[in-house]
Amino acid sequence: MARGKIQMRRIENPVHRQVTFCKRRAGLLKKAKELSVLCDAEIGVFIFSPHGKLYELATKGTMQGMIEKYMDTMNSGSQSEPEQIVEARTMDAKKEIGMLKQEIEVLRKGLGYMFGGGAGSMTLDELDVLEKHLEFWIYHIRSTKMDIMSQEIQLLRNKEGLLQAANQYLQKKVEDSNGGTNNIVPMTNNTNYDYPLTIQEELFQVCN
Amino acid sequence: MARGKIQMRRIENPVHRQVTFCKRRAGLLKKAKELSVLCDAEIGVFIFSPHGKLYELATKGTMQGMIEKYMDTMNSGSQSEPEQIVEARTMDAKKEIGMLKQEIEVLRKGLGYMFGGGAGSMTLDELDVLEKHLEFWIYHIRSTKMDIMSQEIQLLRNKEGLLQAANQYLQKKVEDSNGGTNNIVPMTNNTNYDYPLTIQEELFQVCN
DNA sequence: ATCTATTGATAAGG
DNA sequence: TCCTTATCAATAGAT
Repeated sequence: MARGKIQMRRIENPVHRQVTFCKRRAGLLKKAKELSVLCDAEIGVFIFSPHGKLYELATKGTMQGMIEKYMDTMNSGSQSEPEQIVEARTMDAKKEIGMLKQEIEVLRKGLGYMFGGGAGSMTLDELDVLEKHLEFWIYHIRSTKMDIMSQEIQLLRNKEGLLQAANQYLQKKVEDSNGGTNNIVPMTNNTNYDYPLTIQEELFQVCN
Repeated sequence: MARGKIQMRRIENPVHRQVTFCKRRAGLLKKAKELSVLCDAEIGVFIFSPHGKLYELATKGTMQGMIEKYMDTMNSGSQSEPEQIVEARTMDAKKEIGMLKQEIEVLRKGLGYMFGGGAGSMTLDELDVLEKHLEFWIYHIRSTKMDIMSQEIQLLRNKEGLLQAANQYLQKKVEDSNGGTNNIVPMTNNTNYDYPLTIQEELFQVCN
């Protein structure tokens, strides 16, 4: 890392070892949090120091809950969980609690706003906050839409690739049957196919 | 890290998110192994991908064994040591955050229900509808804010008018007492009054 | 998967 | 434990 690299074996000097333990422990937990936030993953880490002291991190819910989930996953093989929109988890706990409470209050008032059909009891500031929340939701809705569309684009690209391969295969067959003298223009990098494109001999299969 | 830093929030592009998940997951597990070797620590890590797939690392023995040790440590050592008390508070905070998030989710689903769309796995069309509804809602919130601000502006204008009238009245009194020869400049269309502007004879009253 | 310009982590020293 | 600095390691974006 710095001022010279170190060998990957137990640090024998106990002072150095302790210092490195503190630094790298902090680094590891930071990395775990980052991975959780960036990639929407659920991560549990626990570290026992040589003296048996425990340091832990659970990025979602409690460690107990994560252990239970771990046990369930191990016992019943791989299970899938529905995708869930997750808020950023980088704030300090107290600050986050305060903000969540505020959000709940705003949402309650928002429900009242909708059911009451008007802004009867809300102040200008409350309306500001509610507006911000709605913009946040729209942002997430648009993200989700982007996800879905990206997946569809990927699917279509895969299909395109298969169809191009099929096209080349068919061209080759035509060329072969014509004795190599023909004037058919190859369709490469052209998505304007005439559908359906019939494929013989089951060589090509377009999957979902 | 490289080629420009990234923001510490969920990566919205699903392809980038998946790539980063693979890279950083490998990095995290490597760091955990290094910490274990260098500092003779016992480390457990488990990572659930957004799709529920499990990746784990246990540096000594099995994950089951580490979980048992973790449980023992939590049960026996959580009473006396200051550090553990802090940990316990952290856990309480995490529980509270979890509950608040659940409440928010319920409220959010309530809103989604109101809009006629399902709250869970929504289709592209449903998301479109929800987005339109939110935009409509924001539009009305902004209208309400404009109304409130207009009312306040009107109120301030009324106050201004009353104060101008008061000013003219006082000027007239001053002129009368000076025998019509004075050089006081009338304050019209000027809001930079010197407060308080004392009004005699209860002719003028500023209301809320 | 591989490459590389950058950012991030951290060993050593105070 | 915290700060600084020189250096090494991880990785974002592109291929």
